[in-house]
Amino acid sequence: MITRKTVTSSVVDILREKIISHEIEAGTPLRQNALADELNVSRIPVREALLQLEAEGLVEFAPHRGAVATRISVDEVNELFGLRAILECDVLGYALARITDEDLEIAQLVLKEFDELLKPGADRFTWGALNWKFHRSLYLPSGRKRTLGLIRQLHTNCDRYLRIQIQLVADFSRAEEEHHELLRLCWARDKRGAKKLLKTHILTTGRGLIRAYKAVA
Amino acid sequence: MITRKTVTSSVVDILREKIISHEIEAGTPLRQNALADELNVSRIPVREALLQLEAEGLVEFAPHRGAVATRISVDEVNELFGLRAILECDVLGYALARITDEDLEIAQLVLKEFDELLKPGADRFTWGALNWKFHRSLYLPSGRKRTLGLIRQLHTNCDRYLRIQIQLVADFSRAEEEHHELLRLCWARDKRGAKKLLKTHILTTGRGLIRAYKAVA
DNA sequence: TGGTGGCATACTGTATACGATTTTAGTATA
DNA sequence: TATACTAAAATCGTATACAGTATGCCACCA
Repeated sequence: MITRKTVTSSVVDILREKIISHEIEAGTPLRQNALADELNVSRIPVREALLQLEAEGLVEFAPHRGAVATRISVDEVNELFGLRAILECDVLGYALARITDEDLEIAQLVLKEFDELLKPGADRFTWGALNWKFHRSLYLPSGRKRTLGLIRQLHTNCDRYLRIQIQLVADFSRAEEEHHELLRLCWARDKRGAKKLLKTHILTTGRGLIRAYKAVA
Repeated sequence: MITRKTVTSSVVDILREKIISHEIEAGTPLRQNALADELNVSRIPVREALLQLEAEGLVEFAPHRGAVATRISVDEVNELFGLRAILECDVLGYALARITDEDLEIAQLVLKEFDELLKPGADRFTWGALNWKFHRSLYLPSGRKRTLGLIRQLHTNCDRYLRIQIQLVADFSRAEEEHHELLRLCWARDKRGAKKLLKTHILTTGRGLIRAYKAVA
């Protein structure tokens, strides 16, 4: 199966990465012409990409004034992690009722990839993507497409702010330990225990992030 | 304040209404040329409108194959109402901690508009919009923008299926009674009671809808 | 000096045009 | 009859071109 990529979808990926990585800073106006020239495409796919990113919450449009990379307040980061905690715990409950050993083995494999990141010299910037991959592997058996879609968006938004904190290796390996513990509870099908751990896992990460965020800004 | 409407935003509104009202049926391919001709605009704003509706979950794009009005399964309707119950109860909790008497009076006014709908001959199709207006008025004081955005989308999607059931006046007036009761609990700042009622209110509506949905399809 | 009006500029929004891909219909072949 | 292939039509994706709107500057006036 070859995947036909449209120009628009490529532009979406490129711009998303630039925003998440802070190469494009929050508050920056995104000039359609400039982006189009830079990427050697016309303005149309750029516009369409910006529309999609607006839906993802990464940019905001103002009529006739163009798009701007959103600037998120501490309150909003807090809200994002709160939403994650609620939705992910909920969906995990449904997933655990159906999760198979094969599903869990897949999650285990993702965790192995994760461990690689702890080694020195690893590319820390893939952390967010891998984190999502792991969480998703646990939620997927729930079959709740809509919920997964929402959670995915929340992760994307959180990633932007995780990048600030990503050097805090202490927090980083704590999260990793919690992932292992979470997976263990899932193997045991301990719904209550897993949901409880997941909740504190997310909220603790959120609080750590906000602390780091305040220290920088 | 005059509101400058772009063509695209008008097209979004028109198409959304057509999909919610089932004038455009689920599964229908949305031909860009046909829509552009019908609305006397070019294909560009139509495309951009479809992209926004995709973000709202009303249509789905397939590369080089165009957009299709999404067809939602019973499971998905169930999921939508489940999400609403969780998110709305959560946000109501935050809102009640800050809600002022003025806020509550606004909600009361919306309920008055609502009562008009129960009279014979009223336009039942505004039910969904008014329902959202009421719920939102209670959640707004929470200040949780992101959550409100998500809930808004969920309402839009639920509305599509409410339209099927909308003739069931029994359920309709039950919801209305529950709204009054909910508002009373909010006046009393009874957080626990309000959240509990809200949860059953949403889930009961969802179940009634699914029953009606199955009866039709 | 401070404020108002108008013009130039930059940028967005939309239309039109073109090229690429998918779908469809028809034909040939097993 | 069913299947494989081909060509044409339909439709989408993207580029280019034009129109409309916002913004900033400067002259002019109180």
